[in-house]
Amino acid sequence: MYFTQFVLNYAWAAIPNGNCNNICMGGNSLLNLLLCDKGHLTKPSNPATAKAVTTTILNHLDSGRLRKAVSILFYAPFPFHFSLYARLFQLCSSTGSRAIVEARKVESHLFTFSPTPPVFLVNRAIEAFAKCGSLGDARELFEEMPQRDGGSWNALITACSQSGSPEEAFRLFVKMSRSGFLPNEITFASVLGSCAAVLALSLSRQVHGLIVKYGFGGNVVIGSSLVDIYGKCVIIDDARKIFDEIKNPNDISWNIIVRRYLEMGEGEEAIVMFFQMFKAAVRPLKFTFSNALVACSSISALDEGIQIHGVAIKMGFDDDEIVSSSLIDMYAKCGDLESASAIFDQPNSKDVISWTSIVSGYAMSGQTWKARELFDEMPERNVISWNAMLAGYARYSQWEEAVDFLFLMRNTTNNIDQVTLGLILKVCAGLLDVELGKQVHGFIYRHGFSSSMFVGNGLLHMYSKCGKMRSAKTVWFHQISHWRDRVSSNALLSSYARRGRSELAMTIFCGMQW
DNA sequence: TTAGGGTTAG
Repeated sequence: MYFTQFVLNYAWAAIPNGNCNNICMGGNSLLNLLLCDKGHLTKPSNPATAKAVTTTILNHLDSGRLRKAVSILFYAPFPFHFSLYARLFQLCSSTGSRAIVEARKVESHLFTFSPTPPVFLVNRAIEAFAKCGSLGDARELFEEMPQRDGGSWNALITACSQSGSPEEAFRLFVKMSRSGFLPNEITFASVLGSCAAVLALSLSRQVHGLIVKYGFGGNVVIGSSLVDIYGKCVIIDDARKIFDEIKNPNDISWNIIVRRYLEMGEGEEAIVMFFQMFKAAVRPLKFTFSNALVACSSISALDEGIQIHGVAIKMGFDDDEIVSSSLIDMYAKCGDLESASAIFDQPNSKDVISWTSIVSGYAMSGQTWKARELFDEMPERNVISWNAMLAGYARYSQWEEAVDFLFLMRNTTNNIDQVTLGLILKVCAGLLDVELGKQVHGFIYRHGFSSSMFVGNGLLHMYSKCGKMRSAKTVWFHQISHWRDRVSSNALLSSYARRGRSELAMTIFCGMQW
């Protein structure tokens, strides 16, 4: 006993910095080899010892000392109850832990003293490895399993789905069926997660058929996943139909449908669904509040925004950082700057996002002097804050202020993006300064911003406004030939129309997609 | 036991 303990301690101490990756891996680890030779020592000489060690481990776990608990288990030269291993696997992968080293130690100890552990416990190990971010360990363990059950397949499919390997999840799903295991709710939920990750609509439809065939259509998680996928694939009517078929949609289901309507640009429907949620007596999540408020901003629905604000106060959501930022932005975008400022002035409401919302609110409502006052007071700024101020000058054609601001920006920050460049082009167009515009074009080309739609449209607008139709056509036919939206078409069309080139304007007009 | 959504500002 003492000899084994000594050997173990010695072996462990020989690994620098506690790096046990090698010692803990697989059935041929150094630890396993050492312990296999001491087979007669694999039972505690005194049952009371095992009980005492288990109690010590549990005490450490209760106090949140996972590493210490695993360390004690690892050094103990006898097996423990399977439920302890299960708990340890779960804790190794719980939020905040992600303790891959500890998970490997637990696995090593388990296999050393129980060479054929129950399948459910190996499944837990696979899940733990995957949640710790090591899909390789999970895959290896799965491959080495002499026996598997449906849970083993589910564990690996989920592991692939959550580790960003959707294709592998699909392959395993097919292989699982061929191996004679029937998929259950868990399998379908994971496969649907993979479908959503790659927007695999055709595959989703096939999986949907199987879900109906196997009778899992009424499952709230699966129903919500289907709503999510169809919504993400821009088939909102199907998404809504499936949502309506869910018997008791929960907070997540409602959040998905509100979010999908918002993303589709159907702000009104998003708000309607938000209020319907209360009729169904489901408590919204803070994200659902935020989504509903963004929906109000998108369609300037101030009255509904005020109602949502009231509900947020009543339910205690107004203290939440994201909800209060969304409220400030909603009021600012709906033009009620007084209410936006009132929330902004409350303690703990002033982060860079709410600062930017309030600056943008004043800037875009024409009160650029007030916006600038606030901008100058900002304790912290980022590229979005700078753009918000510049966008205000550009919207109200304050070209001199815009140029001064650009000089200040150049001297203060190196952080610019495609929105900044689009706005600078707008300033060039406003000043009819095509030479400056060309310099900006060169910068865009050199720094790889050419593929941005915002920048492309900015170039088109700048050249058109400055009367350089040949350059505008070059942008139209080369730079933005793969995508053209209504903004691009409008830029060229209005320019041709202004110059009396009605036949060219008509060509653009007829080519527009309505 | 295992499964789904989300993150506010230009």
